[in-house]
Amino acid sequence: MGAMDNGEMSNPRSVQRATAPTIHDVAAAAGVSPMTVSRVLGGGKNVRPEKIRAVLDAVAALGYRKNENARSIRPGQRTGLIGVIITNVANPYYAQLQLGAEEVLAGGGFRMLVGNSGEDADRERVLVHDFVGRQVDGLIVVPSGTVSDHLETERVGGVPLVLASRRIEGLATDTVLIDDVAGAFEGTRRLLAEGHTRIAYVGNIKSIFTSRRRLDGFTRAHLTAGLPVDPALVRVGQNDPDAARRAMLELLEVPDPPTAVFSENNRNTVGVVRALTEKRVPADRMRLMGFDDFELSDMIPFPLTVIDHDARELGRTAAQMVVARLNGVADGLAPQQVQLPTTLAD
Amino acid sequence: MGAMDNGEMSNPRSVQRATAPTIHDVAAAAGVSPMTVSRVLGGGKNVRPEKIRAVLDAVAALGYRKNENARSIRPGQRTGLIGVIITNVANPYYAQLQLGAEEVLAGGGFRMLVGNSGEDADRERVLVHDFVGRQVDGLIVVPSGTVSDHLETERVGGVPLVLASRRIEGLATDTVLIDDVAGAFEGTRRLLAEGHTRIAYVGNIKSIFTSRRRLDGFTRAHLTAGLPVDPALVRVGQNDPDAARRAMLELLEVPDPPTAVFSENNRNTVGVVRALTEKRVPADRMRLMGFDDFELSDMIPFPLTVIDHDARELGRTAAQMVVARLNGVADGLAPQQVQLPTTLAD
DNA sequence: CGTACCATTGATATCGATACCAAGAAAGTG
DNA sequence: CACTTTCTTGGTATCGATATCAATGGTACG
Repeated sequence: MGAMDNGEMSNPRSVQRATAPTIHDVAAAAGVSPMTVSRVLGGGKNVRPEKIRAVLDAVAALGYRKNENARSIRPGQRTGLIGVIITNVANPYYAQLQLGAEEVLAGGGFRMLVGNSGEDADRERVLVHDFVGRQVDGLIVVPSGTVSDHLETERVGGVPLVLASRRIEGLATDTVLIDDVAGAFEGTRRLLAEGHTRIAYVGNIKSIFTSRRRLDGFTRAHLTAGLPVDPALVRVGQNDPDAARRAMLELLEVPDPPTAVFSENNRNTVGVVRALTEKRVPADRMRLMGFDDFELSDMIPFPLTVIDHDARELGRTAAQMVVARLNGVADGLAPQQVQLPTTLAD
Repeated sequence: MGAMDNGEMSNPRSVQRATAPTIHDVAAAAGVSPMTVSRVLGGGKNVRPEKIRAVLDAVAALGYRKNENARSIRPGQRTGLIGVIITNVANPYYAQLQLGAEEVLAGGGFRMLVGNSGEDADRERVLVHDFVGRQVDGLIVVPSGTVSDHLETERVGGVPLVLASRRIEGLATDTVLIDDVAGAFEGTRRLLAEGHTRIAYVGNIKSIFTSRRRLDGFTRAHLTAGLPVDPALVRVGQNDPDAARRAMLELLEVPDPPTAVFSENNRNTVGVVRALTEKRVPADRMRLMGFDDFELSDMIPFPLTVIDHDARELGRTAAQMVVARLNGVADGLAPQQVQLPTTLAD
């Protein structure tokens, strides 16, 4: 809008984007064939030193960069790309997972294509499809649901797949999990050992793999202790602090209210703490046990023990499993199932 | 080592990985030419309905997926990849930035190649080089230092580049920043208005763009109020909670100690709080002001005000700027400089 | 019914890089 | 010095997909 700037428009060259130099341009500049350039950049075996220098000079002069996509279409050539699909990067837990995977992958010369599924199975399907179309060498997925057909197909397509944090029943593929059941069992057992008999549970719906397992550990600990789980004290379906906060507010109104709360993940723990603070519940009236550690958990003005685990290690392990399949180290091995331990931290 | 498993070795087919079907396989299965398949998958204009159906059936039957890398080597074809280079995903602030970028990019059909520079300029250089070699359509970078030569070159190479969170002096390219100076100024002014005259500063080294700017705002607020900044109260060089904790412990031993602390980012705020808790400083004896909000900041047992800003919006904006350049919307426009506002939150 | 026009289809060339092969140069052997 | 061996080098074909063009087939209109 306003006045046209004719001065700029009259010089199309200023807008024209120079096309990137190709191997042919380098060859021409160095006075050799493209094949020789390819050899030099591929290690320089069986090439005269003077030609090597001429090629490298030409590369530097032109600012040449190999087109990785063109290279990778030749059969047998890898892209060096690993697709990583996470349900939610904003959750520090998954950010750590991503970081751990990056650590290992970058060390092996791989790059990450990262996608956020947002717990949406359709979106996950689209991402997997797209990533495979981009010829990723491997996939690390935190599956968002129990549907696995798109992952099955991919596995048949031959791309090594590692599931992280959650398993899909009936899908035989490498998997790294946190030992949710044992962690929740130990945490709950601690509360029971302290004498609590009315322990509330606040967590996500059972269709989420980890949530189901944690509730399972919670329940088993009660069974082992010969105590019933009061359904009135179990609230599932929350995955953000605010929903958890409301669930906890309701729990405070239950007749014969709980003396302790087991929260199934850090989102829920935060919500529980907010509710307790809001209602000014005295610190010595509510004992907390939360799955997942989180920053400043030691600042919480309530007796809180967290069931800690190493998300970064989870990412590292998942990446190592993919790389192992790619290097043929795991050739012929059945799908691996790894469970990482948890620790109780006061 | 060990016994050879001859049974498995004798059947190479069981190990052989089926090569992915190509457009030729689909064409053969559908009884048409590869060109017709390409047309169908490209929108299906000017193709007989029956052939469209035949092609789509063949695609479904073979589980065919277009090879995006092969497609993108044709001149003028985009890869749909955007390179995102972050200094540290484990920092929730940058995780949010990544999430915001993803939101916008996924909506535009782009995928993200994500790299972690770890505040290392060399690693950043490698990542940029690699990403450009993978033919990314655009780059979003949180620069780790003040060196810009690798970014300059890339800009000339024609790939749209957006800097996020930090600027590089002398590099004319699209940039989105938080208004650090104004934020730090306002925060400090608030402390001064409350009557504090000895305010400590805990933050990272001045070579980090944002750190420099925040210290600048802190200093300007003092100047405006006609008060000096006591060098003994300024501690720079910390970027993790533990270093900040130690810095704060030292500050508590200074003669005529501070009555308030300005912490330059959430890492430092956490460290400061830890030191205060450790030394059992009474809540009413130390006023806190911290740049960056963080989860549970309202649970801190000290009067804390945070200088809040929207990292996710930062990521969204950066992505929108890249997309604008790619769509030609920003053609001919000078490099944009956007500053996002901060708010004080008690 | 003939000509002009458009829809439909495939053959060919090309993108950038590399595997393979063959030709020529250099070096080693008797 | 003749001959074999090894080293260098470039030509050609190919990876998977698509732009271009030419050759069909069909339809419309006078």
